[in-house]
Amino acid sequence: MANVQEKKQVKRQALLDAAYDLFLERGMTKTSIGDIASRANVAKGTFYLYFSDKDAILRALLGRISQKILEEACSAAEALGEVPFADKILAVADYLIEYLRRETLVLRLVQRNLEWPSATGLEGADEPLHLVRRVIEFGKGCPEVEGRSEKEIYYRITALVSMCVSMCYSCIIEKRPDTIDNMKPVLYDIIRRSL
Amino acid sequence: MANVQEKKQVKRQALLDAAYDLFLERGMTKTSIGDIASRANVAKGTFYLYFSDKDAILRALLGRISQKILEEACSAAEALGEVPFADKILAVADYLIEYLRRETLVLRLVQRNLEWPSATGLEGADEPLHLVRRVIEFGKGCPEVEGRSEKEIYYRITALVSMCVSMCYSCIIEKRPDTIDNMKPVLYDIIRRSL
Amino acid sequence: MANVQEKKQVKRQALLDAAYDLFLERGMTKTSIGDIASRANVAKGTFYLYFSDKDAILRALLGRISQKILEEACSAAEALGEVPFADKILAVADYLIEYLRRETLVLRLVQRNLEWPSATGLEGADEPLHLVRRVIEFGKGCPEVEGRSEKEIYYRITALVSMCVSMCYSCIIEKRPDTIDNMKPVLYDIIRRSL
Amino acid sequence: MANVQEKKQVKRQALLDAAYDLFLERGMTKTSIGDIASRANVAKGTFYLYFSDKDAILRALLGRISQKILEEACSAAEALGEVPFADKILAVADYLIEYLRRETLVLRLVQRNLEWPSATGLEGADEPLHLVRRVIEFGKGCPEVEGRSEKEIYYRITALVSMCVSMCYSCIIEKRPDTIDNMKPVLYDIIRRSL
DNA sequence: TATGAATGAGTATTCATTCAT
DNA sequence: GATGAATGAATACTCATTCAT
Repeated sequence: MANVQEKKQVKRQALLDAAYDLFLERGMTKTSIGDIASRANVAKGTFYLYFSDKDAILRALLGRISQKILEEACSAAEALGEVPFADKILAVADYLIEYLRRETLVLRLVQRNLEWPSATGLEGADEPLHLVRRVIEFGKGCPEVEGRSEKEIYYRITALVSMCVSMCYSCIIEKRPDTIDNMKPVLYDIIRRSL
Repeated sequence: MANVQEKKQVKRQALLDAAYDLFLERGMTKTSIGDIASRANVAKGTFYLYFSDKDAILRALLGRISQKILEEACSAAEALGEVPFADKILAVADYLIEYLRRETLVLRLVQRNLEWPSATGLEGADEPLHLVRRVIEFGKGCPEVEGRSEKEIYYRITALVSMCVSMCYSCIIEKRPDTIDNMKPVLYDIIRRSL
Repeated sequence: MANVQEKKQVKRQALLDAAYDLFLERGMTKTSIGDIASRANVAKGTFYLYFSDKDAILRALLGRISQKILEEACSAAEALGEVPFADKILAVADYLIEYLRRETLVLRLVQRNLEWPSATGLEGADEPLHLVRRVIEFGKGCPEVEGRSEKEIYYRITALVSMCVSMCYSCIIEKRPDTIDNMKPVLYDIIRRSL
Repeated sequence: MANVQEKKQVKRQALLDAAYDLFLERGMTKTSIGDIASRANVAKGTFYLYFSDKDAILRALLGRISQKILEEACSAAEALGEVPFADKILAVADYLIEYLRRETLVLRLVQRNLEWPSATGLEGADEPLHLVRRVIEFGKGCPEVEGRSEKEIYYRITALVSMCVSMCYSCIIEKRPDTIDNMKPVLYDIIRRSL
């Protein structure tokens, strides 16, 4: 029998998984805390031992989802090996866009709110925030970004990623102003020019 | 006594105004349909003659707000007279950002969803969609955009505006990753380079 | 152009038809007066010029339906020509049961409340109530009913018809206690014996 | 402090009792779920832990009422001791009719829908359904019913009881076509002949 | 007669949250 | 820690009915 702390983690996990499934299936508002609890096979009261309310579990979820997608996107970019900085970022953007196009339900949940993990203590932080650092690593050795601070690079990528996610939502969910395929060349040109 | 149709328009107007005020004051969820109706001085049932539910009136509202802000932004850009294309767009972006910084409550309502009026029939539409057309006009006679289609210009501006709004929300409301003032140089550099 | 009285009848008719359709489709409670009016292509206020409320139109409708079915049932019995009294009544019952089995929606609307047109002034009424009189006619010349008053005959048939309708509802709608086919022999035996 | 399950039964009971009283007093439609809950001294939400809606509690109620009346009617018949089958059934019918005449409010609630408890597993069921079985018992040893199956006897009685209840509703509530006293001889003659 | 915009009382239903066990 | 029965506040929405035109 596992120790108590592990059992708690298992339950927290089960709640998060249940919420993820239900939020995707029916959306946030049509999912009640009771639904989440019963799908996770715990009592309704137990939910409150782990999360203060529905928003809290949503936030936890959005963080996870964002992190997961962005990590996969980084890995895809890293797999390219030694290529120019812009190509790396384009790979990240492309992975992201394709992911969101494929997983429409996720896009519907996340909406325009994909978020980077908080990057407090960016420069000289003892404990490196892996995701952010991996992205900044892309710029290392590229002449065109040499003059910029890490912060600037990070902000620039943040803005461009925001743009991509926002346009995914517009094009894929709201079908405006066009398909994501027709929007892509514009987005990629913007990215390429602005790096 | 005014014509019936006019009276209906007045009532619709009153409902929209009431909803706008209340959504800004207390937020969407803390505003009930009853609140909206009574602030508009109509019966609760009357609300449903004009809007099917709270979301419907929100959508109508978002359209209006977006249009108003973007029109003001265009006017600000037009006031610059004969300047390069990029400067025009920067003026639009700056107006937008300053507006949202000032009107935090509006930003909180709109979130990342500022939207262009639908641009159906962009090229060669009989009846010009003023807002979109005004923006495209900015590009006329500028050598750097001569080769591009109207559609491409419109999409490019759409994406850049989306980026600005999205970053306003992150920086001003979520206070992440930095202040909007620190983010501005990055955004403006991206805009300038990508035009 | 028809005269005013005729036009009013046409509208009344249209309302009854609309109500009939809607009551069958969605049931009484799920049909609003607004629904009836709009299906009849008249304004909501117009409904009240013809019927005082939903119950009033339902009652008018139930009367019509009952009358129509019972008249058809009588005709079916009359078509048998010279046969014993019991056979006539059995024919009525059988027509009725088969009709209700076929038109489940009608049965669902009428429930157990099929009703004879009111038989006020049964004996020696100036203006013969056709339906009731036709039924009583069945007994003329049959030795087994010679000794009974018209009233008694009418009441007896009323009770037996009630029984049949009630059992149709139980068997067909509530599926209790058995199918109507299995119930029929019992019902017909009761009818035959009690005449 | 009583066991949890017992407390739940008590609450269910209280809700049924409250609904019974209120439905009789004001009728079904004029009774709100809030009324039922507050008369039962529970919160409105608690109602929904026990019944899905007003119809559900009505159905539960009709079952109970039917059972109670029919059981009393059976007891009245059993009290006659050794008498012919038809006399037993007449006693049941008479008890029923007198009950409904006396308790007009109950009749108004039940309308024509008095129902036997479901008789699944009629022949050879391990666990005897007391009410149905008691009625069938009446036929034992009576030469005139010896040849019939239990099912047939049960169906016959069901049909006759339906007839009586339906005519009670017509005569007592709708006052049509005559008083129940004038209808009784016809009903009893039908019953006597058909057994 | 006919209309249909306006009314607003009336009610079902949901659900986050608590707390005794 | 875990449960799930109980709560009751909170609200959306319907619809019969009226009445000015």
